[in-house]
Amino acid sequence: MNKQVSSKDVAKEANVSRATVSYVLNNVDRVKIKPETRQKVLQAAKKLGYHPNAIARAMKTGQSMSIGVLSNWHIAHQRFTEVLKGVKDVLGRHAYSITLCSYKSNEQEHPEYYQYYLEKKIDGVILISARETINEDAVAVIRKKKMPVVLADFHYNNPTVPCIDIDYHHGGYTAAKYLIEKGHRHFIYLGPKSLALQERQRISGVKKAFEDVGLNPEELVQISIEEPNKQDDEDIIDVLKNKGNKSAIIISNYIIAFNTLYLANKMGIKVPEELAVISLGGSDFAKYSYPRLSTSDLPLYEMGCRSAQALLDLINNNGDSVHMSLPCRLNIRETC
Amino acid sequence: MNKQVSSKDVAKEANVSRATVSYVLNNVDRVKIKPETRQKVLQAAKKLGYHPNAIARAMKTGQSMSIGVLSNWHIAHQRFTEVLKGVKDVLGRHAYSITLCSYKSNEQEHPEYYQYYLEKKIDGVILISARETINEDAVAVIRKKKMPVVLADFHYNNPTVPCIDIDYHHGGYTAAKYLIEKGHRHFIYLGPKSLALQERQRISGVKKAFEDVGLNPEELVQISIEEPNKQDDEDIIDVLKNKGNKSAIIISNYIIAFNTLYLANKMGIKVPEELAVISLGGSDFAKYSYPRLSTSDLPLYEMGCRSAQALLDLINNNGDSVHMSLPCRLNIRETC
DNA sequence: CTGTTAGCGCGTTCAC
DNA sequence: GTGAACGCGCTAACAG
Repeated sequence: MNKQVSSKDVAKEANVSRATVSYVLNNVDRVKIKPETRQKVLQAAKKLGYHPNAIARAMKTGQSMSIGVLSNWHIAHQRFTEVLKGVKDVLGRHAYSITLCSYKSNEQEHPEYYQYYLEKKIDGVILISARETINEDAVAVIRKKKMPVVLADFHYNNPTVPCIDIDYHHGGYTAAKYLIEKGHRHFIYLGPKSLALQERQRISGVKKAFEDVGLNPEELVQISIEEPNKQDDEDIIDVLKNKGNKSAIIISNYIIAFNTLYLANKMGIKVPEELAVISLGGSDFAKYSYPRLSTSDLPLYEMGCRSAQALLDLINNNGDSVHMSLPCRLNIRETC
Repeated sequence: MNKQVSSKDVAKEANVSRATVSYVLNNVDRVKIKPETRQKVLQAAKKLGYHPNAIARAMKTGQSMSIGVLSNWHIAHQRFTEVLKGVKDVLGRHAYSITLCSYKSNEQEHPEYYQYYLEKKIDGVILISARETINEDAVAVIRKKKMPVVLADFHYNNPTVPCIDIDYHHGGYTAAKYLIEKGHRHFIYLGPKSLALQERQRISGVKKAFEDVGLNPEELVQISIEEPNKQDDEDIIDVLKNKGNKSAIIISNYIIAFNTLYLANKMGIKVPEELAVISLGGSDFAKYSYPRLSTSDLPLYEMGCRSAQALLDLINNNGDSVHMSLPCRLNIRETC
């Protein structure tokens, strides 16, 4: 391999000790260095193309300047990558790099990220998930070793673990409120069968909007279909056929929403004239559906930024463990 | 912090030397160890929860077991993340982790990944891009330090640099051939204004299909519009209005294709009856457009897998520098 | 045949 | 401003 220029080489070139090189290059102001000596070192470093060896530094300092990010979403899923983007933008500004981890466990039954932590490759972890709460194994592992960790898109009622969440209640509320203001009075709520916490929060938000204007929350017709990825078209067709006096449909995610739009097109149901549609959860492709899908967008990028910041604070012992719930943003296009 | 269990602790617990611990735990068969001693060490390690410090190991071995991945696509773009997924799947099987890099340069004008190579000792880099060829600065940097690198989705005619590419010619050819077999004879090719290499290859593939059945390649009507993200609807509307006797349209990417479908819906043009549509470049959302978009899918995941394998081979000096072009896969849905 | 001693690599930091 | 020791896993050389 190429021999790496080390501080020893720089020291020799500048006729000083390695210690001096370190002090100069790290701007340690606790130690006074004569300006000319400083110059000599700087020049020697530049001349030789010196780069500190981050591995050696990590060994000494115990900080690898690297953060693990993992999720139970698959790595190419937008739900994950949008958050990742936020994380990267913030971490990048603080000279931290990102190591991708997975939930996969090895023979010793440690999740991969935990393995990384134990082997000192990473200074902390951001867990990105959704649907339901974090599993208790992961929590146990985290607490046992006091691994710095931030939960993103999790509901976890432990004040000692920082947790950046999405305000799904707010998302449901604003979407419903918008439709109500548009004059709608009879709604369908279409979501997946499994009533995860985020689903329940969205529905409570919708009902809150009803109450605010004196509508009876009990009148919200809730319809559940299979999980987005194995949904049965027949179920949605039934919903559309039997919509009765309902003039608006609130759909809990964009996959179901796109499919609903597709089927409405096929059945000749005019959106939004005959049926207004809104999706609680956006997508880059909302602007390409026909008609363009109105959505309540999840603050994924921001969640990533906040999570990264919270983790940095945690690592540096700045402030208390953060718990926050980020609001959604209405993005009205053509379907309502 | 928690004090890390080191091999010293294990050695003490098992009443052996640190060297013995290392030999046992790494299964060094050059050195014979008595089975009972081996057991003692193994048990001590387990009891103390010992994990080797990867940083110290990296320092000694010069291998960080970490690969840098970077792209000029933004980090949440499907075009990037699908490849990343393939890379991760393969690298994970070989105990390598992934460090995310960006093209961003620091004060010393080194691209971040190069910085990582010099400082964090990543063992190699996978450059993921597209559109045009790699810029020469990046190449110069790579060659100067003999940094192991694989180019994914690049055209680069240097046999010493491994390069995993997509056969865009093949993508255009198979799509056109399919349409021809369906009876179409008059085509429009709709693509972005900038005639990047991949565009030219696609078009040549389409023309090849024409030639194969005795159609005159010159009859292909090529229409260019603005870049996908700032496209002008008017341009596409013009294309649709003036399609004349053309019965099929080949579109170079899904963004333009979705928008074309949207506008066709709006204009009351029936797809595929009045106009067959196919996109050279797929998307997860193709199955949600109305009608469901037929695509020629890019082998992104496979490209990631192959790139990772090529890089591992390069690092381990296995075989020659790879150059390959991966075929596209037709995914016929409803638009043709 | 089995296992130990010793020193390396490299940036940091204490004591002088 | 310097010398020296440290952190920790690896391995060549050596001892019992």
